[in-house]
Amino acid sequence: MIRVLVADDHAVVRAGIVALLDEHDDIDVVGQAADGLAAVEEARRLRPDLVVMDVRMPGATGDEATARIRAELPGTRVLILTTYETDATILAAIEAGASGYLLKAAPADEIVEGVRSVARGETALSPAIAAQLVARLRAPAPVELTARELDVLRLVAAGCSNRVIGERLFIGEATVKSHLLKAFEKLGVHDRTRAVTLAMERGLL
Amino acid sequence: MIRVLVADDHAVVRAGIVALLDEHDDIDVVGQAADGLAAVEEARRLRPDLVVMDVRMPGATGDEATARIRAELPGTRVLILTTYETDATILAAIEAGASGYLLKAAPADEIVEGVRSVARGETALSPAIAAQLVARLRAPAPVELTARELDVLRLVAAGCSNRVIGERLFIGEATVKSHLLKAFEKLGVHDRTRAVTLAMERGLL
DNA sequence: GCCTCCCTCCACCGATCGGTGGAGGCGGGG
DNA sequence: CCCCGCCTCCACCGATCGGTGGAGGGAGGC
Repeated sequence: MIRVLVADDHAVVRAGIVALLDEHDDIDVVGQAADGLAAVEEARRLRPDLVVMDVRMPGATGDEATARIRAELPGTRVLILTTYETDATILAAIEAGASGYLLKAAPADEIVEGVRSVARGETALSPAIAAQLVARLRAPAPVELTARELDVLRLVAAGCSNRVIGERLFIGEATVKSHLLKAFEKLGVHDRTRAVTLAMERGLL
Repeated sequence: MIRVLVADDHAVVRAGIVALLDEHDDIDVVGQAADGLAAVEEARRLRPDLVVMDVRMPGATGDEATARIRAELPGTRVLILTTYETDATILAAIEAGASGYLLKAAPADEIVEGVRSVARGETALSPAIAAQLVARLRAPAPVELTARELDVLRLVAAGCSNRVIGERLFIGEATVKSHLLKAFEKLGVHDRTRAVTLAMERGLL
């Protein structure tokens, strides 16, 4: 019997997962949580075999909750459910210790089978997610921007000129340009606008 | 007895809505559909009192499907479920004839009550959605960009210079600038980068 | 101690952009 | 028919940006 805790801020999705899982005799949904903090608390109390969790939740995000659960409860595994295959949090969640990452759009049996796999100690990845991962691994430099580069880029996105950005951040205009050029280089881009849109696509902004 | 058709591309969400609705004696889920086209066909076949539909679906988007259903089946009402309260499709769906617009994050009883309201011929709006609507109505100019302005803005977002945009669209550089200036004016903005981020926020891009 | 990375700053240049003030053509609605 | 909105284009200007080639200081790792 696989004891499962379901965590999702959407009542509809929660009900859906429960409905899908509960109709199988080998799976028992023992609890539900509507946000990240509640998920951690319920996991602590119920000690389920498995937590099925949304990535985006109020309170604590899916990856934060995952990290805490994995740290406190070594016997509890985490299976992440996400809406978007391009979600920038995929890596974060897996680094936090998630054992699986499935799309909400996946057919019902794939989700049920994912739950069983993870409960057995295996890993469950949606094909689209797996493709994302290998694509990221293929990219040698995962593009990491420094804190300052992100500061500057955020203000660029807000429509500030280099001079104004300098004033806001209490640095010289030359420094702003220097950060921007660094960021352009890292992103493989030649202008501020594309830098902003790309950073947004990558979930960096 | 309210006969309901549920349309959503996510199996999980479909199961959730069905689970929420089916436990009430006055509601009968008579069918399901996994995309917009199937929703229209099933509605045609089953003639339900109500279609509960996601906005974003493959095949036909929620508002297209809504328009078709409303045109063909005057006895069938449509209740839209969305994930994001800032969804740019709110207006489109309501113009297409939807009788309600609820958030997936809404508590279960609010969704059930919404179904009953719409079946009675009333309108059901989540508070957050209603707030969005009045905010839009308050704004005298809803910011509508022309097709050409959007063409240009999309290429700006891709990092193209005005000259390159001109080449791609087979127009002069001066024309590109003229479209951009128009767009800046409409968006209340003074630079291309902010224009792009704002257009993205507004769901125009 | 040394090396690397990040942050800071400077001067200079050509290219591009933002903005002004026009112009004409073309299609739809009153 | 006339007006209005959209699309197209022109010339010109100052401001800003992208890019080069530096420089120094401070924090952290080996």
